[in-house]
Amino acid sequence: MDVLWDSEPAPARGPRRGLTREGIARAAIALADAEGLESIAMQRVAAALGVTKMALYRYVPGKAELVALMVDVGIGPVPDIAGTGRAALEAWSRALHAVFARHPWATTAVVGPRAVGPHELRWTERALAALAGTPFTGGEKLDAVAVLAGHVRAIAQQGAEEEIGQAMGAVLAARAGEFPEVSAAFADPGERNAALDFGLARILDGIDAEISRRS
Amino acid sequence: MDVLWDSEPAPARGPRRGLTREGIARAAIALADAEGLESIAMQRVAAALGVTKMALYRYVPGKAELVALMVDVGIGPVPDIAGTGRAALEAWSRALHAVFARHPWATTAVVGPRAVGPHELRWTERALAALAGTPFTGGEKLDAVAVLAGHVRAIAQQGAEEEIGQAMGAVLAARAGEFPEVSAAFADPGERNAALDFGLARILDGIDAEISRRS
DNA sequence: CAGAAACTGTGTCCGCTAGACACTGTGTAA
DNA sequence: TTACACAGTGTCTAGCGGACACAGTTTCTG
Repeated sequence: MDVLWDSEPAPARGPRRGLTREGIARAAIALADAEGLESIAMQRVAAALGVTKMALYRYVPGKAELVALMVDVGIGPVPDIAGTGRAALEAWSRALHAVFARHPWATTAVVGPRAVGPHELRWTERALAALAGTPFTGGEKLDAVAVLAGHVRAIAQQGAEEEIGQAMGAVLAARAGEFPEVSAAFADPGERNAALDFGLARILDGIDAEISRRS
Repeated sequence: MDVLWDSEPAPARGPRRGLTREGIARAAIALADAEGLESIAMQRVAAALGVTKMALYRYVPGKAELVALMVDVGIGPVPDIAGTGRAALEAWSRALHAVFARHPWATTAVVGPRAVGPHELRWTERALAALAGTPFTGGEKLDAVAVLAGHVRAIAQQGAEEEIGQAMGAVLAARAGEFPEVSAAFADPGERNAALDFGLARILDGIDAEISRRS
């Protein structure tokens, strides 16, 4: 995935380049924000930029790399977060959630084998820095960040799918007897939109508990 | 997604049906186990069954429904787990991890808007039952299950991508100065393959902590 | 017992996709 | 001035999901 890390090449001879990688990524992001990830086709991205699709292949080796670029540009620079410890981890998680809320397609674009770009790696760097001073090994710190990021991603995604809860409601209504716990859980929602907070609090509690246990 | 919940229709008149939904799903699962989710094409699944692709449309409305069916058949019946509480939740999570280990493609097939099948709902039912007696609201129980399932999925997926850690190693080697925490974390892995255990322990710790806090 | 009706699996077709490749025109370096 | 390197275009292929008409098979009905 050189496209994520190498700087834009400037041609020594020949016509000037009319596009930039970032411009292409931003056009694709705008398209995905409006119509979802499945609407991303080289044809459509190129049309949005006023060129033919084959022109894009001068900037990006293929569609997979374009999506990887979209993810890294869409995630954007890591936000300013103060200090370390629980508060910093929570702020980091909420900032990540805001990114996913802005770009819902990203929740599905970050799954599967893929390359990590500079923005994303700086986010990771920042989260690991918030864990400095804890008694965790490097692997454990990475695991802790993965748990937080995974939770945020899962919640952001489920927020974009609230309607499937209703679809499941129809199934459940006819089979409440077979699924008593699920039916009861849906009938007793508690506070609305608290899924992010709840999971975040439990994970951070668990991290804190282990830190004090080891010291 | 009637295909997941309705029973197989038996034709009153006409030729006997040569296939079954489950047979189709199992053929597709075998293909995906061997070659990944992106190798699933109606053409290839049909070829594996010795029919033309259009024959499949007599059993399944389209590819999305076939994948949903693959997921539900692949997840399979919920395992026997004893009791409630932390031990039951941990056993449930490990059983789910075993499923994902058996069918790596499922980790990417369960993301995005999709329907939930009977097997999957019975897994959810079982996990919620393990949370019976806790002071959590129904919504919170669902959140807790989502956190556990999300973690298991994320870890199973990362296990299938161990090679990208090496690819990232090349990037990091050239930029260790820019990413000191990430470099340090990768240089100090700690126990191998402990990611599942670590996150699971932290989440379950966090759940326990909240239960005792409320009582 | 004949014929209609319903159904399965096939063949053909369409629009769309990612991408390979040859080509034209442009700008710079020799 | 000429040759080279590069940008963007047009054309082509293989493969995809899926609509639709059709032939063959089985069963119910007149």
